[in-house]
Amino acid sequence: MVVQSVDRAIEILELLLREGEAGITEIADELGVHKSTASRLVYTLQARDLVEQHGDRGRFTIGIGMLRFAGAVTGQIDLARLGTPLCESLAEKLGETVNIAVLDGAVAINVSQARGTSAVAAQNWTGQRTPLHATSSGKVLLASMDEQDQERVLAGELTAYTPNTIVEPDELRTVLKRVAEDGYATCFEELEPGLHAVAVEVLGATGEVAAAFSASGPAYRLSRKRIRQIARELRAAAAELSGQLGYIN
Amino acid sequence: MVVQSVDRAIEILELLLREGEAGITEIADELGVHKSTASRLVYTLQARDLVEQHGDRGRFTIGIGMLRFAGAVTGQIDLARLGTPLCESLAEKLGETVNIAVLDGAVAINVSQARGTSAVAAQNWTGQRTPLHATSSGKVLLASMDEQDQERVLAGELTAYTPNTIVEPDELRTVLKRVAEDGYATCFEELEPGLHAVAVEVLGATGEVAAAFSASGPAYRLSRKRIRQIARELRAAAAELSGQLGYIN
DNA sequence: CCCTCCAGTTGCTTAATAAGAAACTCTGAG
DNA sequence: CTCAGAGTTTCTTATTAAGCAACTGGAGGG
Repeated sequence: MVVQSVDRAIEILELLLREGEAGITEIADELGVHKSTASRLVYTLQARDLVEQHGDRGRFTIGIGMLRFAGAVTGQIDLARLGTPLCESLAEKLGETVNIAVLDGAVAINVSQARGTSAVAAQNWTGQRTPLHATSSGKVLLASMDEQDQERVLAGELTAYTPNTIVEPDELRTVLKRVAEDGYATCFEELEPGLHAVAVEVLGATGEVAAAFSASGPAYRLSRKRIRQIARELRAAAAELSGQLGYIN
Repeated sequence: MVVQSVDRAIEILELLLREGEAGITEIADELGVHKSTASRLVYTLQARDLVEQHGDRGRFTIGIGMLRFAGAVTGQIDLARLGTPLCESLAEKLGETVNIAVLDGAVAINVSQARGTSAVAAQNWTGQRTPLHATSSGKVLLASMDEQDQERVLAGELTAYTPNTIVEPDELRTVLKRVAEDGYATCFEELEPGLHAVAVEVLGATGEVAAAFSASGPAYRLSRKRIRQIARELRAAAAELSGQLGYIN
């Protein structure tokens, strides 16, 4: 029941998301369609601002019209709707940046964020995808996967973002075991220099891990001792969110 | 050259954005297509997480997959990335809705928004285009244009949105001179009844006007006196954002 | 200067796919 | 129980999307 041309248009969006930018010929090759077909599909997306062109040749990207949908999504999905107030109160309490992230294929995607009063980081992670292996949220989500899915991620490329990023599969396996035991995951300058983070799991109605709830801040403020304290706060908030999502312990 | 079925799928996304949620029958009515057509188009969007259903009956909404695309856009725009935190802190301080808008052809387009605690308006302007002549941001951007570009806009249609909209080119020229002198622009029920707004310019690295920073709220709260106070706050925040963008005064 | 390559677009043809209609299934309300 | 309304499925067909070939324009090289 898939409408093929619509599916192709979505495939174009996914391609632009992956590649950053592409031209008509490249898009046609990737889709396995004729250039004129690709041109028309892109034209349709462009007419609605979902795709835009930077320059005359080859540089189509996701368009600014997509921004309109971001607020709608975060206002509507339960995790964002229910979790955002919790994010905000926790950010105020901790003074750090608090995020909720969910699994999206082989990456984590942030669906909610609130910044605390001490937060210096300018980055808004909402809607941004982050690598599973290099973030505290990602490790929580990885640890919750069945072994087959987990191995699939570990078999992929574990990109180094800093000298601290865990890129050895064996090391990551050990870390994930520890996450399961500790009930929280940490990240010490593995994604960005100077950035520490800690995350715990949020359970959905059926008891499966629905999301990761995390707090992040500069290394100088997030010592290992403080991280453990924050993990406790996160766990309490996560339990409340789990309850709101329908989980009964 | 529009691919009709793709256009219809996009129309469905726009409808869900407008309405919040809708069922297959309502979508079919709005598009003027048969129910089975609407069902197939929605199915295709749903298969790719661009649409999701809450419950069994009637409650289709925008899906989380759209967030991925929105995230790609915000990650690319420095203004949105750097300006959003400032938006948020200013919205909290002022209690009003704060926006950042950039020039996009002959319209302003909002790239960031934060709502204050007093904000009653449900409208999310992010990603939306607004007319230059009828908004405070638009006037700031207009005033920053060279005379040739400015005259091109003034020679176009100046649509009346309310009885207060400035539609006479001469009157608008006078207003733009005033904007340049005052260092801020205002909007008194020119776009929507009951809506007042004030905007200041944000300078980019080279000193050119990169964006407009605005605050808006209901007429009963935004008196002319309060507008002048808010303009001062906006100017301070805009100076900070300009600095972040690389402008050295 | 001409030629080649590559970007994207346009016009035409046609067949494949999308669309419409009708029938179906399921659920909830009266 | 019936009926209305939700969404889905099957079938038919015509309309629309897709493919092909030609086109336009720009850049680079000889």
